Amino acid sequence: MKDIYNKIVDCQLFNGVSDIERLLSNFDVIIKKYNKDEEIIGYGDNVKILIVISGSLLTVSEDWQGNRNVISHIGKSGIFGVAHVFSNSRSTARVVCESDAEVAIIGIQKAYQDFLSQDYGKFIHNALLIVSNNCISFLEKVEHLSRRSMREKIISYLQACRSKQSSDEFELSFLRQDMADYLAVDRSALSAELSKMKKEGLIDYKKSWFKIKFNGLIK
Amino acid sequence: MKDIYNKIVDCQLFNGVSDIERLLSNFDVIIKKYNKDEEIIGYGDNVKILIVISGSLLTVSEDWQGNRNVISHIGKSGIFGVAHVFSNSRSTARVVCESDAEVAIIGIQKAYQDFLSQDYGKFIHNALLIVSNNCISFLEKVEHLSRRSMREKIISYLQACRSKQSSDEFELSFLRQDMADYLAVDRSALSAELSKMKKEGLIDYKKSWFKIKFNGLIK
DNA sequence: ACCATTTTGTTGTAATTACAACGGATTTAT
DNA sequence: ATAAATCCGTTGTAATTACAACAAAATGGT
Repeated sequence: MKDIYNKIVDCQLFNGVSDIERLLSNFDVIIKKYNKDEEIIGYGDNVKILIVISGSLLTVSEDWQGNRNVISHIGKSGIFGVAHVFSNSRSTARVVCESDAEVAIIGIQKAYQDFLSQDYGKFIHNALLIVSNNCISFLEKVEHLSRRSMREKIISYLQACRSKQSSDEFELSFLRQDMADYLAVDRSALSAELSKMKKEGLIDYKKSWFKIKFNGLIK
Repeated sequence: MKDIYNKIVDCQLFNGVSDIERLLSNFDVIIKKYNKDEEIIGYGDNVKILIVISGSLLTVSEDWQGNRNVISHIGKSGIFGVAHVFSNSRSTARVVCESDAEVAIIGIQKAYQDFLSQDYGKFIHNALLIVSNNCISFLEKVEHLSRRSMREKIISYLQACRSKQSSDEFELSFLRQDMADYLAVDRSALSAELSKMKKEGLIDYKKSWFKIKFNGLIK
């Protein structure tokens, strides 16, 4: 128990909670190790809150033709599932390991009786902040996906990266295929368009390093 | 004040709150009437929580070419802005009136001192449920938008409608142009594809009434 | 250093979609 | 009821993107 505590104490979910161990004792918590590409949550599964202790995860879905949609990337200390738990939704996507990973799986069902304790209140408040941020990043993805051309999608995405990193240069957390699947375009077409944009002097890049060379609106 | 109370007491945000008036006294609340097409929140605006008393709203964004992206539809009793408020984000979209509308605008900033009162706890908990549901519907929109063809987008969208209404027949809350902007496709192309799908016997529709005639996966 | 594997870029072609322009249908206002 | 305005469907053409197939580059393991 002490062990579990140490592994997840840093998570935003427990900010300001004075007695984390007591709070955790109201939850079902297990720590589990997964291998690269292993599935943690599948289509239609009941969702529990996941906290990434090491490694990273991807939430993805595939259509019947095999096209993959990368919904989000969850890095170290990242959290998945809060929205699902509190909206009582099953998963419409899969959560898979991008690399070997260690994950804390938290079931909060049995905690509802303890509802009004101060710590539970903080927990709920933290959860609210997390889901809200989550919500905003989905809005951001919606923004990219609703662009009417591939170039617009790319620009929208790169601008978001720039504003997150507050710099014109940054490393993406995506490889090309992942980036293509995130933007819902064909990988080779993405490569072609990126290279065209490089030729036109709009951007520079090498692998996952990118540099934006335009300012506001383009073309 | 009593007046304001009566207009928004039914909102999910106040479920289980024993003394709503006292809670509201910690907030800044105003009620405002808007005309069709009027803008309530603009790009980059600071966001307050909106509760729709009458009429309906759309959240939209436009790209520099004038393409409109309909992000979500907010009907009577609908709520906007909770995620923005708690994630401390400014708006990247506009909120406009789909029809004449009456809206409660709630600023919660000054309530933070009252943080641990029971009612505030319930309020936060309600907010969490709302944002979580919100989050799931954005995930749903992401799911539609990431389909690789227009037909797939349409099918994904109609299936979501079916499952929300638990019926193969339903009325959309969107006109064609709105539906096209929600799915990020051209309106006339959408009309053409819908009519092709009708010819193929996959669906039937007339204006905003739709009937799904397929079961699982198509073609 | 070498091979196997993975990742990325290139190109031509086929398929899809945007776009423009128009006509018909439906709704609203007077 | 009629005109005006809005909404919806149709069609042909131009532009974009997917797709397949392959080449080049980078990476990892031995």
